[in-house]
Amino acid sequence: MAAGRPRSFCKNQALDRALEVFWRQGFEGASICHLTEAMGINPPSLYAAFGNKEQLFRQALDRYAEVYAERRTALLAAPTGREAIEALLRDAARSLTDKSSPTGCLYVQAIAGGGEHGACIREMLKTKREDSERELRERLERAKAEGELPDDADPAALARFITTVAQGMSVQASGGATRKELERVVDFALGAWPS
Amino acid sequence: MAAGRPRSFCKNQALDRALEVFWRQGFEGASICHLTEAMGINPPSLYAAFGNKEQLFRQALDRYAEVYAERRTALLAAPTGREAIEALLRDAARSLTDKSSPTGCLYVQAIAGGGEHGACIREMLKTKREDSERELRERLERAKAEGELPDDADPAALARFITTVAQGMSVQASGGATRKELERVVDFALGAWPS
DNA sequence: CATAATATGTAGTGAACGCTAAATAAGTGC
DNA sequence: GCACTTATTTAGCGTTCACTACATATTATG
Repeated sequence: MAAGRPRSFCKNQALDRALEVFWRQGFEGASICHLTEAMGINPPSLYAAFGNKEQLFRQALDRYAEVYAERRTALLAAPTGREAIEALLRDAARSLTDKSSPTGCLYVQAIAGGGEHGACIREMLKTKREDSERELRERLERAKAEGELPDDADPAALARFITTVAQGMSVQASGGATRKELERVVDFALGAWPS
Repeated sequence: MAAGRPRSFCKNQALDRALEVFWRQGFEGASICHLTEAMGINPPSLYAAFGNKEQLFRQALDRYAEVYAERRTALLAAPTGREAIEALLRDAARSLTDKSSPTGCLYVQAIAGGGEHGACIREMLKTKREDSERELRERLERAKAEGELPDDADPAALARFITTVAQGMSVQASGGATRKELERVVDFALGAWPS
């Protein structure tokens, strides 16, 4: 059997470009025209390689998730639970306001996107956020098992609180907050650590 | 001079209907067709009464702001600063998950909406959020003046922290969190109160 | 009643949307 | 070289978008 004409672009690189457009414009705001232009390809190539707009978004989201899951895992590996959480939030304060990528977190940014496509996409985003929160909770459960947290501490609730603060920080970043301002928020959040 | 044919619908009621559509679908996701259907009028009536889609959104936003500014002011009138903040956050936990209106806060929801219309709208949303945060800060400054907060307390930073938590709660609500779960978040947030 | 002024319903504008058919180009295996 | 497979280019599909011209209906004023 024959192999056919080889693809003239790098799929992962194109996916990264698409991710940035989705991140900056949102799902509905990112038109196929914007996407193909940023990706440097024509519509038929996009559809041949990625399916359709929604599937492209899902793949971009998966790629985004990979990168951040890895980073999260690394940060949570800090020796104590409290250090782990602080590392996570400090990193968020920095990366959410980093101007080399769109401000705010893609997950948080994409929740609003509403519309009818929203249902399926929202479900996927929810799963990603739950993955993140679960990893936090497991780290906190370990901290509790190691005696770092009091017996009546509730790792699940604490994980949710931290997640909530991080999501709020993303909104703040989208609204123009600076890194310094987010660092102050982190200070307060850590003040809620049970003892 | 003559007065012309009177309007056959209530402008404020139509605005409320439009608000709900924007709230549920986002700015870009809410089509003129959706809006006119919900408002019970035809496109020419919409344009005659409200200008265009963007101006309609601004007016709907103003109306939303009025309602919530009033509520916020009432809640912040609690005798102590801490009670005021707790009242605000408990109310948020309830109203963000209230199923009689779309989940989450319209301001937070609308930030993502990206695109090109975004610039002007984002500016307006930012102003609204700043109004809210300023009112919180002023209440906390009063608390400090009354000796409820330590001398080294920073009302502006505390106001930002509380705002951040509230915005995070909105994201949580959009993602499906229940009122109970948000109440637990409030518990933690209040744990960060300076003493 | 006639006129002026404003609102409404009908119908449709050009533009942008997501997406694709058809022809062509670029590879592999025989 | 020839058949086969796959990617790319060109061009345009049908639909929906925000928005509006136009004729009609409904009011106040003279």
